Amino acid sequence: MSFIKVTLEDGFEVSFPAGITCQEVLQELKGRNTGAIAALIDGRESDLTTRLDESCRLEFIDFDSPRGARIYRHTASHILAQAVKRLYPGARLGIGPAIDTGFYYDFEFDEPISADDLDRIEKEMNRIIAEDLPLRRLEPSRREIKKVFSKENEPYKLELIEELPEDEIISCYQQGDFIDLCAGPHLTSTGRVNAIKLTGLAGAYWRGDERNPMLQRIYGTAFPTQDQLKEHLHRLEEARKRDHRKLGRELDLFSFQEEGPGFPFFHYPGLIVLQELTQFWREEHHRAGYEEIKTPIILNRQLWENSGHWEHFRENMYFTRIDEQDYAVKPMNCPGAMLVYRTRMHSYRDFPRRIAEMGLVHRHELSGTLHGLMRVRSFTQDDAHIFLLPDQVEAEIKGIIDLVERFYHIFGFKYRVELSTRPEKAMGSTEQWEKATAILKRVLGDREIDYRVNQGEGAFYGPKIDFHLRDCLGREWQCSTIQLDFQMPEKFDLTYIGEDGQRHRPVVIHRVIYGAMERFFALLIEHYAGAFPAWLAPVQVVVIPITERHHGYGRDIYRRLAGRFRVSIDERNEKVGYKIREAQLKKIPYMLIVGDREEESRRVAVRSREDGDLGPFAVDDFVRRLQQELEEKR
RNA sequence: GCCGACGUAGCUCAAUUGGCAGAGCAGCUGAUUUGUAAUCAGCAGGUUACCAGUUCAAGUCUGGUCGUCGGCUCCA
Repeated sequence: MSFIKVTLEDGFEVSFPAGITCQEVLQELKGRNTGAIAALIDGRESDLTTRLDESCRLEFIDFDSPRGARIYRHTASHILAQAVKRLYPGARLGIGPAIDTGFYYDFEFDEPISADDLDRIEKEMNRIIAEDLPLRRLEPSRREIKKVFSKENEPYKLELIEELPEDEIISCYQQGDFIDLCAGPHLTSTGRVNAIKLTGLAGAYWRGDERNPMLQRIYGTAFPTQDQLKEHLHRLEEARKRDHRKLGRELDLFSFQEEGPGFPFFHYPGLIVLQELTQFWREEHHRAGYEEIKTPIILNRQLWENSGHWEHFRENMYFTRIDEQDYAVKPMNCPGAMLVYRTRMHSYRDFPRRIAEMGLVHRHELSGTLHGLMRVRSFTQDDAHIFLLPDQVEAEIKGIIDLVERFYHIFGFKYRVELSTRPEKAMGSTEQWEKATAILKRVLGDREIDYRVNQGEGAFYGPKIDFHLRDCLGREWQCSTIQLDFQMPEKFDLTYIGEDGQRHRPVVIHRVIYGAMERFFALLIEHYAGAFPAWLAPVQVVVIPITERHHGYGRDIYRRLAGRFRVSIDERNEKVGYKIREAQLKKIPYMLIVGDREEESRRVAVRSREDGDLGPFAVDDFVRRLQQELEEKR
């Protein structure tokens, strides 16, 4: 018998007979990671049942690692598919991957199922778990496997097989009488899955293409214990309390009306937050060398034909007629900025010229995509168009990334970066696109920023770097974006006079930092759970007189603060506890309680939203404290 | 736009099999003058999203429209 050398995670080397399975190694090493659900053989994800024929490095992964959780839930998705096939033998299988917080599987049913059917399916899944069916990996030939899926009437699986490279080994996993095309790895048996829950039913186009038939997608999640599952569901419920749509109503920030779906109404408290965000933005942009402009919302058809929007963006635009001429409501701010640029001659010495605009744009988004303030049909972009020389591009993009990071740092946002490349419906030559894309890649590389390439998702005029933030339920939304554009300068015949006295074409960078004020606001609401830091809070201080006889002193305090802060006074005929509770629910950062003690000592009792009663303060001391807090944007 | 679900007072939610639309909070009025998260009492509040239909009778059943929610697609 030959022996192999297995090197473990901690560098420990053990000798085993060749052909031993990962699981057997694990048993030999009892006590070292008993929660293992899969193995990494020389870094390759593998089943615990995989045999080791050669010396290798071996690690075990458990549920607590992200890959472990994915493997665990992927097995859960197979259990879902098996349950569905038992209850609906005619159902055709789509795909069934694990996702961040669970898994899904797509099916085509003869008769659509409804949400009520999920209970039945979940029960069947639990039955399959109780049966503790072992999962076996099979590597049949292409012919055999096609035969199996033809017999099972699985057209979608056959389609997937057709598209696998000729030389690739195709693997399947079998549990009981259920077999699925799958790269694996998987748990050793269905009984290893402990706590499952089906969480939703939705439509999903086959392979994400709206020209394909719509399948029914069942979402679920799975955990090693019922407690973990319960905790996960509880967390979800807590997260829902931060939902900006709920808090927006409760805090009177904004509303939506049936009279204008997707067009937000901002109420005074919400508008204050937007105004503060805008003011901060102005200060930062002034410092960073931007000028600000404002351009019209409605411009004529010829402009939009010239810019390419008429051809490339028409289905998202709103139109109107004025004096028997066609006009469009702007879906982007760029053409306006181009017109402003063209109003005078430029020298290369003017560059980079940074023209910013808080521009209100309107886009006709599909009704099904509207989502609170996150996706609306009219929104304000904190836009800027930067006109520069080709060799200034790299440094400028670095500067913009600095600005983005400065903003996100203030709010404490974590983000994810994507690079989007040439879409199908693009203007300009492939060479131009490649050149532009290479510049963006280089900047990201130099800054050591992790990013994902999003093939074919660029704007129609150029590639872009996008920054994504997460909402309370973990959904990602694009906010900042930096887009290179070699097309608009052509279309608008933009020029500058170079060192050589000749006319040249400038490059344009489009960029937004917040992205859309509406979306950023929504993310902020969820990020802070409605409890805005004092500099953003609609009301920063509320004066609470204890009884009517303290109203006079309360008003003195109110008047002393009113010029400097956003302050209100609660003179209602209620008990202090009631007024405090209400201020707390409105998430007002500071409450100043004034009664006999305070009036006599000419002080105020300060209560903070976060830390409760802070005790008596001289008014000037409180003013200094709050002023500093506002300056630091804490 | 597509798939599924939902739509009752400002908000959160009730209303057996189709049988007089109700509660809490908020609002208003009055009493109470209050010390760090809800004082008490009374009053008012509705074309049950909208439009048709079935029925002696529709919040409830059927069809359509609009909107919202969860996804898909799309995107700031």
